[in-house]
Amino acid sequence: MTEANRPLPMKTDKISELTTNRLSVYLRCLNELSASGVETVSSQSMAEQFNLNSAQIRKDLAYFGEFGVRGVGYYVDDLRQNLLKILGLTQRHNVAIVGMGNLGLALANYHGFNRQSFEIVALFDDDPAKIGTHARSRQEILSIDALQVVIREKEIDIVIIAVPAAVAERVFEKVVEAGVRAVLNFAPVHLHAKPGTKVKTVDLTISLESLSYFLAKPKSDSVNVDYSDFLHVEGERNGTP
Amino acid sequence: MTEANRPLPMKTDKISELTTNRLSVYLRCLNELSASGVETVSSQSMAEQFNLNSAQIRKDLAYFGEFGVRGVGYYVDDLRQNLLKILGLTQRHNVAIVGMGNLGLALANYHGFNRQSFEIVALFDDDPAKIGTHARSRQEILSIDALQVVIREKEIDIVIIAVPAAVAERVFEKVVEAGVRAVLNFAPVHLHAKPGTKVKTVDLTISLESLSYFLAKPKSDSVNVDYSDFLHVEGERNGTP
DNA sequence: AATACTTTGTACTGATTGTAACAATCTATT
DNA sequence: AATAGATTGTTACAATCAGTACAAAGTATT
Repeated sequence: MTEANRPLPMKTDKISELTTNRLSVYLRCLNELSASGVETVSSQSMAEQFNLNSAQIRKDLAYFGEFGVRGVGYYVDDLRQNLLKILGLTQRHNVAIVGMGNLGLALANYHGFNRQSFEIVALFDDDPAKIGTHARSRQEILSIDALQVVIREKEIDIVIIAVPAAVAERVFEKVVEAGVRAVLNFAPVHLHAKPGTKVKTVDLTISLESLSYFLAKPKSDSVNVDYSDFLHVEGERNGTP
Repeated sequence: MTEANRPLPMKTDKISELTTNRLSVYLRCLNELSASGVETVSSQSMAEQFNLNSAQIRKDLAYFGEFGVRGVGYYVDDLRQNLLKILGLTQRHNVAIVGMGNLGLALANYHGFNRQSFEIVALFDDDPAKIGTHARSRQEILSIDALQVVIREKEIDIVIIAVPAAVAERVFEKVVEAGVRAVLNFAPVHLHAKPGTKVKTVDLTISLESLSYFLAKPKSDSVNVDYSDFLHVEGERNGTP
């Protein structure tokens, strides 16, 4: 079974986020392979090229179906299409950014996102001096008062919160109230997400302090963070403590 | 034993990064408590206030010493000082940012870092049009050719890489060659760190794709990511696969 | 001073995660 | 067609991690 259009599978329920984060890594690897003209790849070959574990690749993929061909490996483009589908990247996501400080502005102009899947369709701030201006010749910055209306009008399904910690929770509540279920949070606070909503927090402070700890600890010997450091929302054991 | 100036402990070796990341969270909680004038706090009280597990707090702290007083709890300021010391935040870190694109510029002006512990002392880029200009009235942007000299002169011990994926590895090698052992990487690539060097990668693509997966999966029921989503470099089981 | 009460530090248990090993199954070759 | 070779999908195992339970050790009270 090697066609890309298989009905997507079964119990995608109990699948760990560590697994799905690795799918993103695999997808990136496959993109490279595809660009290089490679047509098939074995889990072992992929593992060697990208510092991964072949068994883990196979197991991660096996949660979602049988994408490989025994004796051959995986068809690069086929698997790539499957991963796109699994990760929900075959459909366009409309993204809004709230908070046009330095970080928000940078994200608004960031070219690293997968442009085919994520489109930034609205920018918000509460500073009257900023509202109405354009973020580097792109989107107009809207008043945060229009947040909920615009979210519904433009069918925004992902919101990036880049506001100061003090107001993050309030913004979050408004966003959720408007029907958004997925939030990428850069404020260094805990946002209390209710069931059915997902918050992914990127905490730069913790990242830096982690490096500080590494430098400070007595025996700073031999820490080789491999591809594993792509998996940066691990923890998440269970939802309600 | 409640004084802040205890000799820092023992086998800080086998301590998981999940644990040390949580220390950053605890430190943040203690900052809040201290600012509110709270003098002592029990692990249970802290757990309730910040959605944590009290036993985990105690266990995490116990790796590094006995900071609490039975029957009382922890002295907020004392524990705070201890955590600062454990995390290496009592000494100033000189930070450089390489890559003055949108993200690099934003980070250069970001006010979210702990200003007391981290000072951004140098900015680099390879674009002649940018070199010599000043990033929003602050640091002058230096040529990347001066990277290694400046790292040594200014005693830079942490480097933030915010360059395109294609050149990240090359920058990383130069940085390491100059003696830097701690790198915060925003490029969506795997940097091959040798023992004794630590790389922490923040991958925005994976974060977004994780949200996309959540929205796409059939039964998007009830995912309550609690404080655990602060622990965003989990994985990292062992170094050499 | 002795007892009751509180909270820590830790041993134990259960769950999760990652790695190794192997049987099943495909392709290629004789 | 049958055999050899390769690679997947899966099972079994080992290591790590989080949560519970409890003894140890302090404070407050009588």
